[in-house]
Amino acid sequence: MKIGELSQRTDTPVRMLRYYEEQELIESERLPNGYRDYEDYVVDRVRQVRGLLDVGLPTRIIKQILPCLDGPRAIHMPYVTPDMIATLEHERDRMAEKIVCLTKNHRAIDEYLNAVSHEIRAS
Amino acid sequence: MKIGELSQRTDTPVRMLRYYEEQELIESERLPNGYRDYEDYVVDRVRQVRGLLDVGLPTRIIKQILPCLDGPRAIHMPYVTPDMIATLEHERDRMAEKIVCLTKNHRAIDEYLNAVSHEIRAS
DNA sequence: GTTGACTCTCACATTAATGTCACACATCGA
DNA sequence: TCGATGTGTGACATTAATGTGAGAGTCAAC
Repeated sequence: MKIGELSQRTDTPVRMLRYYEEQELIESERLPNGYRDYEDYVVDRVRQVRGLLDVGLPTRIIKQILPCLDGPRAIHMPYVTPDMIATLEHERDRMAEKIVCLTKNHRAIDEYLNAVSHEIRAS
Repeated sequence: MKIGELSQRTDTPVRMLRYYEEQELIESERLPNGYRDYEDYVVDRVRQVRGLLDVGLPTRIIKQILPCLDGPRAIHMPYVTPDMIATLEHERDRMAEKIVCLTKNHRAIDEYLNAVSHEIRAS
């Protein structure tokens, strides 16, 4: 598919798709005319990238962890450097912290909203 | 407490503490000499702000939701505009999405690391 | 009482993600 | 074939969070 369709299907500005490619988060073939040509799986990939960006990970890190996230398919784990392991452990732990933070605040907002809506009902 | 101590206790650059104040996320009194003077509760507040920033919320939004997060104390809910409600609902839902995203990716990384460590054990 | 650590304000730099614009070529439909 | 729309590259702008440095006042300890 061409970049316009990918843009629509992922609700992502074309500008950003080219940027993600520059950051080596996604890849594309080229059609004879020079247009980018994406495979279907890129749709999910873009969504995942956006999710991770949204949650505060910089492209630098996303690029590193993406290969480990491609699902539990037959990854030969070749050349997994200790550095890489350390990075992954670190990011995993930071994610855990973020989940705690988000869960706590999500609940607080939810409780607040419930309280407010009761207030309204009572008035 | 003065800004240096707050900085240490929250592991936050002094520069950022002044920035958060400028963004109206925290507040301070002033000592006779002009130095900022923080109350104890600000320590937790700063940690919360940093957590939310870390999870991708901009200061603009944090400022809005902070008052609802001050715990379930006796908040008179005065003047809760419909706009505000809408913002809160929106942010709450976005947080839920983020939790899903983080949980999924956290698990994926964890599984990957387990697989790698088994690989190692087996070799 | 001088020195060093802390604080103040103000300004400028930086980085990452993103927006916007310009100009050229491609494509497709009327 | 013309014109609208899509795509390509490249450059510049912007915003938010953060770093860094200058210049001046404060304070505590020696």
